[in-house]
Amino acid sequence: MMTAPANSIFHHVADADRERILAAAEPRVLKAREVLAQQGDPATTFHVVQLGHLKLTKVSPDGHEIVVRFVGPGEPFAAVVAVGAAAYPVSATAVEPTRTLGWSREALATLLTEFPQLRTNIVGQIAQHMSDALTRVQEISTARVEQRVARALLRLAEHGGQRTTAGVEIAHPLTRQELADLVSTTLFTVSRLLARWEERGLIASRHTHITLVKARDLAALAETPAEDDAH
Amino acid sequence: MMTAPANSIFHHVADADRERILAAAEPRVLKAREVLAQQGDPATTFHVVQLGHLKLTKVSPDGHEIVVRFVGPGEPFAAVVAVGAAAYPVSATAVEPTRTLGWSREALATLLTEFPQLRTNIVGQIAQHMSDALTRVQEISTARVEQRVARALLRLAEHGGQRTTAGVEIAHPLTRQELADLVSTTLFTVSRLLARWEERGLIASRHTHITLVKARDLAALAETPAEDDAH
DNA sequence: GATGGACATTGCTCTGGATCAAAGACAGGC
DNA sequence: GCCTGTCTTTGATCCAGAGCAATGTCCATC
Repeated sequence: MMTAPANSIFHHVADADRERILAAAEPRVLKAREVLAQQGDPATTFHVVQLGHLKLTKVSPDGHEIVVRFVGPGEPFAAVVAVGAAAYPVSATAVEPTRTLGWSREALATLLTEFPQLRTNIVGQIAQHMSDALTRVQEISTARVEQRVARALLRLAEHGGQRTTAGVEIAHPLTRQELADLVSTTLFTVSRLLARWEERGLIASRHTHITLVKARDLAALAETPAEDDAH
Repeated sequence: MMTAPANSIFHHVADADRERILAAAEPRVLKAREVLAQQGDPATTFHVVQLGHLKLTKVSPDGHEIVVRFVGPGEPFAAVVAVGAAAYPVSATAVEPTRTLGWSREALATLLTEFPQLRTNIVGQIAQHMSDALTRVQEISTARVEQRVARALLRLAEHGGQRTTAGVEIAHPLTRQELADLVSTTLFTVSRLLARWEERGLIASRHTHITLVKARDLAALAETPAEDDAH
């Protein structure tokens, strides 16, 4: 028997109970680029990713898009369904072939009553995301683009990144544009930064895949308030 | 009997129950500038403002401060205590003489069991704040400073602003610096914008008090993606 | 193994707003 | 009613990074 980690919705839920919960779900398969839920639509279903990754985005009335975060295996999407939200606050799109499990609002309500710990965990997730969002506001306001990109890469790598011989590879495809939308900058600026870092051997990238080679040096960049350049 | 509004923690709580809940609180009086809670400190107490206003701030390791929001009469602070957070995620400072009610973590836990609707309301608040924070990221990333300042003023005015003969006055003292920290810009830029708007008669300001005179025109500015200037 | 669409690069230009400096105005405590 | 600390204004300078344009590369698929 294995205990679920503290950030899992199954933290402190007995294996047998977890099985019962999982058994009640509707599986679903998404192709890359397929949309699971649209921001503003009635929030009918709570989801957990089994395999692959979702990208959560939010668009403003004037069409600007930001990336909220990526959701990987074992992680929930639309936790707000558990607290009665009427509409999805963000859109969810598969960035690669993805399998999810879904629970209707009603099915979830039943499970929450039966397994109070599940509610505690989901509410904890929401609180965590609120805190994360504030941290992000903090960063956008005070850190320079270079630092923000470096931090984003480090976070993505920690978030389920694959150790390879070259370093740590980010677990899902990631375009320059998406990375830009994640740290509030432009595709161009990201492209230039990554090119420079690749030259210096800090990272390696092939098409939409990025590997952190010298995470240490990147972490140093992430902290440096301003600096050099040289030759 | 009066029903509490949907965004109140007493929404759908019977008057008698509300009285019982309020009776269990510890009142506290704060002078202007007094600190109620410090970011990072153990989150021991859940608070509701009775009178006056708190300013919630978050400082980064390198000392940059952002204003998260202002909390006025009837509104809670440290809702995360209800979901078990260990530390306050932000600091709370009185911006004017303020009276609050406080419940210890344990007292709150008891009340939450007895009045489940209270938990529902508090959790709803947290979800709302998460959504607000995302909207803010959105805005910082896509709207220009002028629009952000205009929107912030409109929101602050709606948030308990006083109708006066001149217009709508923001309910609490507000420095240029605080407004800047609220929309991620500098004191200087805010000062210049307000000076221009005051000249045009959109707002009136005396020391730390701001009145929106032509909210309509301000709302127009808040939407305009870019534009004019003229003579 | 060619074709179309998605993704990436790189040079050039321009500007919103940050930064710095210096001085003025207000309010509340003594 | 003065004095000290807090808040505000205004001018001058500068630059990180946005915006644009043009071109190159990858890869899925048929």
